[in-house]
Amino acid sequence: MYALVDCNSFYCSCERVFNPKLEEKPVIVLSNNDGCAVARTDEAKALGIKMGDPYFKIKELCKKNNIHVYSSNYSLYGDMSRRVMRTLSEFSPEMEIYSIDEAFLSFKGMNKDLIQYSIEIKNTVKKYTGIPVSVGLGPTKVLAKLANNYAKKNKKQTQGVFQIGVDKESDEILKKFPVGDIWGIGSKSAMKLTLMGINTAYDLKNSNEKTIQKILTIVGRRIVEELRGVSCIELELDLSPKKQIVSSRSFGRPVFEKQELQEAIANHITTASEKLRKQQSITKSILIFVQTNPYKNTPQYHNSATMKLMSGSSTTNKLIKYSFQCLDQIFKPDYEYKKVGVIFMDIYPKKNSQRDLFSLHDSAKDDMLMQTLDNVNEFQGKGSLKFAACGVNQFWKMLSEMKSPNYTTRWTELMSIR
DNA sequence: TCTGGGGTCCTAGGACCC
DNA sequence: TCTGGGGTCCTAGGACCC
Repeated sequence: MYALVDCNSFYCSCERVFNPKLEEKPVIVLSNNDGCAVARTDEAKALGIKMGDPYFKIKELCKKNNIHVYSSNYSLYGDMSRRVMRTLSEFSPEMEIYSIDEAFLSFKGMNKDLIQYSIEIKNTVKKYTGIPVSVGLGPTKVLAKLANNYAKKNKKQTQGVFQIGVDKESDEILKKFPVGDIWGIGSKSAMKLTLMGINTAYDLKNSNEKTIQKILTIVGRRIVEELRGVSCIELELDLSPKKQIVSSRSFGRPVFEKQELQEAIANHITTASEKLRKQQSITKSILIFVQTNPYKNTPQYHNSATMKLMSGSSTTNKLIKYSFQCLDQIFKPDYEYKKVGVIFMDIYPKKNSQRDLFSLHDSAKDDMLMQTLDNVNEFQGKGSLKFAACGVNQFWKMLSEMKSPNYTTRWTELMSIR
């Protein structure tokens, strides 16, 4: 048996923990650059705010209804996530952290009343962290996800905990569950299935698995089996290193100059290489991309350039240098740029990496420099020490005009209580 | 004015090997 | 008439997730 524990309106709930006035009020949190609504409380959903609604389109609606609007505060959400996960880990020896606000727990071999246990989990997380969660129970991950979805949508009846199995009673739930809401069935697959007359989870469970495999590949077939209670998707317990690392951002204002793009790219390389070193990897291929604003009626341009590195590297200054060479290949003047980013694509463990004849690999000196840099920034705060290429003004930076304090990660922003 | 960011997995087809 | 069989690796593109 699996449980899927999912935090309710996670980002909004984090804001509520430190600002209880928001309780029972409509709250939304915006994506980076104050772009779209990415988290909404039930009250905000009831007022018609949709997932991904661009903020400028709903601004009036928010004002009129006193919706509390926040820019995203990732250091807060990341820290709260760690607290939730740490709490959850005490309830099962096997846990997969699936996303910032979700985890699968395995209850294999546990001889317990699992519903009762799940209620205990829910209450403990709330008590320890202030975050409300819902729990879905099922014999497979797909069913646990489905049960969780049901629990969330029917909070009143379920109290946020729901179990689903393969019995007749569960089938009644599946009959009302839209096929497109199943974990792993996206909009494209949902469309194909609907055309075949498969509209609900129940329909999919009872369709021919070989036919489904032909249309939705092995991925779709696994979902069919999982709906039937046959577990095909395992818990992923090992913290495997990332195979790809991306850093990108939209600009807060139009950018035309190459030097500004360079500055932004240098910052992205800095972020991405920090992640790379943290997991003790090197990259053998970097990609940088630039693009104009596709929503704006201006001349459009987007392009990317890749560079292969024979021996790989995780040294920020080297990677900055290479990224500038990539930019030189694709930069065109007079375009209004909206976004740039870097992707590290061929990632390998640093240990035992192949060295090359011409000594282009990272030297012991490089490694020591990076180690020192990381130590200083760990101790003094992110960005305390950086390469000059990253610039100091960063006037192209993203908008974040309604951000709450970093309540839990900065001494200066600690809450004071009178 | 104004529309996010970061990931994974699967498949088909090409190129290559013996 | 008729031209093998078995395999790997890589890449681009598609689909999905939160």
